[in-house]
Amino acid sequence: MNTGPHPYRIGELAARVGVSVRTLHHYDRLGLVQPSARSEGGYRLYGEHDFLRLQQVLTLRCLGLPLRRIRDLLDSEDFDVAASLRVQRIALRERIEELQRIESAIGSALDTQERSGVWDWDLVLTAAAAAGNSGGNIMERYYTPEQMAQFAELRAETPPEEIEAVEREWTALLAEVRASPSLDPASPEAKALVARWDALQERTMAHFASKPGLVEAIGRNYEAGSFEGMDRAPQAADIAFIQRAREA
Amino acid sequence: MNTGPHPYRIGELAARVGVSVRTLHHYDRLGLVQPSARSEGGYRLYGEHDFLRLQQVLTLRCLGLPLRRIRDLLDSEDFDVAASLRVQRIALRERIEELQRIESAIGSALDTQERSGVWDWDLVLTAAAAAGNSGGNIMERYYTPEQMAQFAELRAETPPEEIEAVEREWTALLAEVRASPSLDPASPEAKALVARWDALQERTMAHFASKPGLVEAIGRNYEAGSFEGMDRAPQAADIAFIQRAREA
DNA sequence: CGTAAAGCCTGACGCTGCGTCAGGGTCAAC
DNA sequence: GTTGACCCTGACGCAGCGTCAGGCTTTACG
Repeated sequence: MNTGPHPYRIGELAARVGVSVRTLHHYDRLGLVQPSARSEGGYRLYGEHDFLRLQQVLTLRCLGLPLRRIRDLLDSEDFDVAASLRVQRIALRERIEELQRIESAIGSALDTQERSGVWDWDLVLTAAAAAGNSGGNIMERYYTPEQMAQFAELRAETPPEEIEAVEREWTALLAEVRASPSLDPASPEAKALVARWDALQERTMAHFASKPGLVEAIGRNYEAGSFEGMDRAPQAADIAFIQRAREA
Repeated sequence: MNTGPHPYRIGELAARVGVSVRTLHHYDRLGLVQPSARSEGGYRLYGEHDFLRLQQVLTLRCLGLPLRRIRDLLDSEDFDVAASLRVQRIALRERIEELQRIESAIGSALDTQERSGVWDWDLVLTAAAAAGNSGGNIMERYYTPEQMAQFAELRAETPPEEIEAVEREWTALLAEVRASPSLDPASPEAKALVARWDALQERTMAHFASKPGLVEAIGRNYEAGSFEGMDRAPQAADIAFIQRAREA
């Protein structure tokens, strides 16, 4: 360890800050931290200034910034580290949330398996899917991108007034069903509701004729109870009532 | 989309599950998901079974398992997915905690900068360092791995009874200093404390003679106030008192 | 039935942030 | 002067694909 203006050889600097020699080679090539001198034999010689720069680099690296951004930040005269860190923090928060969702998905999968002794792939799948992209809206949680695309196609193919009409009728029908929870399933009124239900379902499904995969996916989602709690969609209770009336 | 036993071509399967064709190529080469047939022209043809396998793969991938482990898991007859997930969950929790530490480090750095308007590299550095490995003990927060190794060497070189003796004397001396906060710095008692302090410091530092770098690092840490709040180490107040007594 | 468009094939390089040789010079001490 | 510790450059490898390039297949349309 000499004590000139360039006290460190590469191995010494590496040991001092706790990184590998290879890492310093890498940073040199990237222009992140370059030795301020070389020995006659070509050895890299680092000074105190280089040491400080390396500290800054490692600090920012530790916060998750990519190396090239670190270089650009430190090299630009008016580098705005704070702004970069704000961006970084946002990404970090999203990542944390994502990991937490995954962790809870794993947890519930393991719970289920412990209690039932059975390994249910469907359950893991839905849990993982929910974890994977529950940042988006409802649709994105329960359908694949391709299915989303199919939905979009259908919307384009179907006349808007038909879509509106069907949605209004569903809203009205669901409202009527929910308005009469104590209605006798065997009564003529109940039978009428069943008839309207079946007709409307038929009318709706007709639009999906060209996409049999979607019908299947929707069915699976209803079975899985994915839409419980969403007022605009038929709920398990609604379906159960119609079923009782149909059988009565 | 034909409807034989191998309904999907690669692009269709990719669209259906929402991954890229390249990804399926990759999985094919890795042996993760291989098409159960090929067309005469060499096109990959996937069946329902392949589709299910792909779902499993994507599920596990979503949970963060590396592809090769997924392959090994699915290929082994008695694959224990649950055990793998338990391991995965532990790693995940650690990662989450780490990210949370980093996020709060960024937060405090930004706070400081907003309030003071100054960008303090030392502060960011200590915050980041704390974030980087605050799972460990105090030592690891303030010294580099190489320095840690030097500390270890010193401990090995120095007789244990000497270490104990020095630590006991420091404890006693600090207790006396703190017990007499209102002692006149010019008093003979204060002078005596200064003499004991200097002797003890000399005795301590003698052991570090072979590691000048460590002395420097320790000095920097004291200057940075890294050890404030740690009772067993001299505090700024203790040092200030001794200084006053020395100058009196 | 022919042709064009869309889709598929293999192969190869690129990215991030280094780890890990290989094959060779340099530096310090004995 | 020689040994051993250190250093150099160059190159490949890792995960998990993205992204061409150059060429074949399949399908839809006329």
